[in-house]
Amino acid sequence: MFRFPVSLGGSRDEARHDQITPLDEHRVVVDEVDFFSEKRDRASRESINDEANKVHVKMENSRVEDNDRSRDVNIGLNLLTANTGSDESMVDDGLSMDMEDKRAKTENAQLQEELKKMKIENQRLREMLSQATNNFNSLQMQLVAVMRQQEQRNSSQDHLLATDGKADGRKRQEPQAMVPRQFMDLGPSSGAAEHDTEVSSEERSTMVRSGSPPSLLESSNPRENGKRLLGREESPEQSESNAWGNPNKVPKHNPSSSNNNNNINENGNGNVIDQSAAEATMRKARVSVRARSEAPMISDGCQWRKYGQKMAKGNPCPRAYYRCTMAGGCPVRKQVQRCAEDRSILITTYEGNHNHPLPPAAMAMASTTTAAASMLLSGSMSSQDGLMNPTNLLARAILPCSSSMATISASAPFPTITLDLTNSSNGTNPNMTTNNPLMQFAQRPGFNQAGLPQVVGQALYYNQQQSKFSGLQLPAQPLQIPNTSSVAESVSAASAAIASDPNFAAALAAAITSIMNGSSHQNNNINNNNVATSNGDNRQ
DNA sequence: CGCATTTGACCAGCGC
DNA sequence: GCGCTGGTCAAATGCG
Repeated sequence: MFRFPVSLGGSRDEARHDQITPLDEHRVVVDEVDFFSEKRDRASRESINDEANKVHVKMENSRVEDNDRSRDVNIGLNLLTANTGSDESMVDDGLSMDMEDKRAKTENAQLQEELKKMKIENQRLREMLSQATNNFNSLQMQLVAVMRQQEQRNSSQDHLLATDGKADGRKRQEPQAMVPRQFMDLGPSSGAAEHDTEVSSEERSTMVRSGSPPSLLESSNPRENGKRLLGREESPEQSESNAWGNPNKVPKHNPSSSNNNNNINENGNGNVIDQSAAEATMRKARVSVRARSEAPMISDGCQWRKYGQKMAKGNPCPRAYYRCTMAGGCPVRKQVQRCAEDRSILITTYEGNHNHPLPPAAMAMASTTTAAASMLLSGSMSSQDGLMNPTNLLARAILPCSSSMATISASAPFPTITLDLTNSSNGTNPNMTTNNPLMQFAQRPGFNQAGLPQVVGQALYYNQQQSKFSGLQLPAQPLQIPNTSSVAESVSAASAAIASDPNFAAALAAAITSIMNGSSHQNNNINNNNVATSNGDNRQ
């Protein structure tokens, strides 16, 4: 759907596939390759058969063979174009149209039709793969939750025993590392390879920086956001969304409704029920980012189109509605609104998952929101209290070193996680604004604030790789961030990183990594003064 | 002229 | 049933 043009003319498709390079090979579905080889074989056979019969057809097929030979030279040629009039005129110019010509053209048209069918089938398979991947991720998150609980028990036991400190540290380190990995797994779909605890630096770099296939980012249809959204969005774009997710309409804000009897009767399987509920939750899940910004809207690497603005009750500042326009039918939307209490705070709420490839900067953001939604999903799957519990997996997983900035709200119409990067509301620690590097970044004028969640995700991931991460696979300009325990130095290094690297996300990730590395032995207590446990006050 | 933004209207959910 | 509210649509408008 995104990697190859389904509806383009045959000649272009032919050219694309004939043009496959080693770099592109991983993007080509085997079926497609087989199809074309079969097609070529067919053409060859046809050539042989026709050769014995008609001279005319031989001429035409020989043209195909010539094209085959010249395939590697010039792929821009109009090969096997659809039955256009120009082709006819080229082939038949000055010649009488006999039956064999007609038959050959018919054959050609059939091949074109077959090609289209194959591509549609291929697309369908990809969608199925996306769903399977999403289910896999959900199960992963459940596993993380279980492991997390187990780790908690072990930690408490270890604490009581008060035995060897180093051994204790090791025991704690492993599960902590687990969570961030799972977190990042939700982004790139390299998926299976990431099960290994030993992942090479290059692989990690690819995982973080490469655009993730659309299959995973949009693996769960986020557009089942209640009846209303679907009711109003049966527009073309919605129909596109439906193509990659079955729009089973679910009642708005009705967690129990997903566990309705329909599912039970249909399958009689509790797991299926959970999954259904999870999917519904997933589609409703929102990720809200609070950050200081003077700009009217943050730039997060995606292209947005404003489609509405409303005055929200209780807030003099209007709320703007944006939808992603990087691809037709992308269901991702976001709301931007300034905080009523502090208008310097910009609240950006993301909803949905992208159904298209993203640039690296946007990809990281999308993976973060997807991960957050998945974790909300995980919480809802394991327990109804999962969403309500401020100490649940989500906050722990997203911010293992700082639960301060994650707020999980379950009483809102949609399960929402709020990443509070402002620190303005609590003010219990005035020094935090200057000591917290994230706050520093957030307060930088004009900085890409939407990058913060992705940075959180990346930083988490990097943090657990700290022993291997000194190289930090950054694009273009490798950043040498000193691994220091001094927060001040880290902030300084981070500022330098931002100034020197245009890729803000990567630079900030590097900076935070250095901070985390430096603070990891401080028992992850940099930001623990702002534990947000609101139930419902998510400013929606 | 095409695209993005603005803005009033419309619709659906929810509470009373 | 009615009003309020959030969210979206779509025509009008602005801009490059």
